[in-house]
Amino acid sequence: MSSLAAIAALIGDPSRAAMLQALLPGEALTAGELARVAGIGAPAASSHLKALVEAGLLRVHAQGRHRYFALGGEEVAAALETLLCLARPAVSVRPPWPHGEAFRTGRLCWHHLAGRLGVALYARLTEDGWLEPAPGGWATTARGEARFTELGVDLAAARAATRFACDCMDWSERRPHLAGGLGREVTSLLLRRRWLNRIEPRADEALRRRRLECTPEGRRALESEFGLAA
Amino acid sequence: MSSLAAIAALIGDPSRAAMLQALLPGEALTAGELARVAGIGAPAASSHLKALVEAGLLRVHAQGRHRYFALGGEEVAAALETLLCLARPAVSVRPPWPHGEAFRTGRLCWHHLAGRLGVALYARLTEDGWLEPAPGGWATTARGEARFTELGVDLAAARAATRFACDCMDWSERRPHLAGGLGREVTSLLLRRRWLNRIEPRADEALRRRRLECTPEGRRALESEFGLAA
DNA sequence: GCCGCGCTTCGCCCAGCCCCGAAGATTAGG
DNA sequence: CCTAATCTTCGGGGCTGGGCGAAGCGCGGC
Repeated sequence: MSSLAAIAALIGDPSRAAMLQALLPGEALTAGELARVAGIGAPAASSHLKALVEAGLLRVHAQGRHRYFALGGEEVAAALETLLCLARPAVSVRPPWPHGEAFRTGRLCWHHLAGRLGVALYARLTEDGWLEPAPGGWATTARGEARFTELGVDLAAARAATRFACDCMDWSERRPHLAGGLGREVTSLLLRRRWLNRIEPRADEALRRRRLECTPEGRRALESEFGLAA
Repeated sequence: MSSLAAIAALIGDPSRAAMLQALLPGEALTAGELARVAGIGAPAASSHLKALVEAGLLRVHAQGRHRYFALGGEEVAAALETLLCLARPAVSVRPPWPHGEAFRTGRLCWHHLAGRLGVALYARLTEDGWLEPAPGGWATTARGEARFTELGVDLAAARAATRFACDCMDWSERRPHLAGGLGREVTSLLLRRRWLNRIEPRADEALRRRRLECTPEGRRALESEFGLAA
């Protein structure tokens, strides 16, 4: 069996194609959400997702009782887009964010930063050489060690946590943000310096999560310290 | 039904995938030859070919009692190559035919040069100031215009194509090579000048893709004209 | 005109796989 | 500990569609 046929057949099923298209923006979705997107039941979705992961088309990130699925890499997205060039324009998007925009900018997840700010900060730290992969998560590079200390992050407290630095899938952005002791300490610093402020939830907001807001000085600081265009 | 799924399902059948791979070099084959490539009977082949033509993946040219089939266009070749990039190192199976190394040196993709020679040439042209980025692909620089003309590349013919110069992902090298009208014309020149020669497929790989070989004078010419250490 | 060849259409068979329902595993929350 | 939620595996049903043989159509050659 040609590998070309094997890969194309995986994409060629309507249910799996719907899932892949829903993941094309790069955000991760849970198995249940993908089942709903494809219009099938949970068992069928589970079977499809297993096959896609085994073929390398998807990556899976288990967290709690959820399993988040994302595209396996840039080549996968490229292949899907190239295939779509052959197809007629058909639009299929994942359902709009049902909880309003308010929580997407910034919020607390456990004790660390989540939302757009969280995933953006995570991207900067991992791509600009503050962190490097380590067993079970991340470790600081020499440069990161110096920069965190300079900023006033309590690395000793961070290392006292059960996990120093690891990924946490972001609820609204569907990309990972920084968790673990380091995530907690960095967020603690951002709040202590008033770069971020908590906003008390309104009465009509069922969700009890606290939103976070970037202050003007925080915007400047995040720009200069992390290279974040907030 | 998603059009992504429809297209991928067409490529996803083993028989159709074998036919498409056999047509990747850009030359046309008859229905009977394609049936033999796929290892199926004439009726089944006819049915497959009809579906591929209706979807625009193939073009057909009737001549006498033969019907010649060829890929529908450059986008089709590009999509197939990109899909092949996802092929995993499934080393569990022995290579049914020498796909591995034999085709990596040089081969035809649609009508342009692929393989090590293709990506090396692409690198030289884009890095040495022959080409510059343009909307939808590449344009010649003033220097490139002069050099191509001096070499004998038919730039007018290249500009008559639907796309002048664009990227095509190389499935064996995992880097882009030059496609579009310019890719075709440059390759045409290399063959015309006998800098590259086609190698007829052996009997046991009948109708598979054609390899390309660099002649001794071609090696010298590619070195002096393009700076290619072949 | 007649046959040979290439290709297509038609009718049928059957394997693959896509889906669901039921039951089990794992986790979060009270 | 108990319940609810999420996801998995397992078993069985239904249907798409890929394959072949037989027959039909069109072209080229004797």
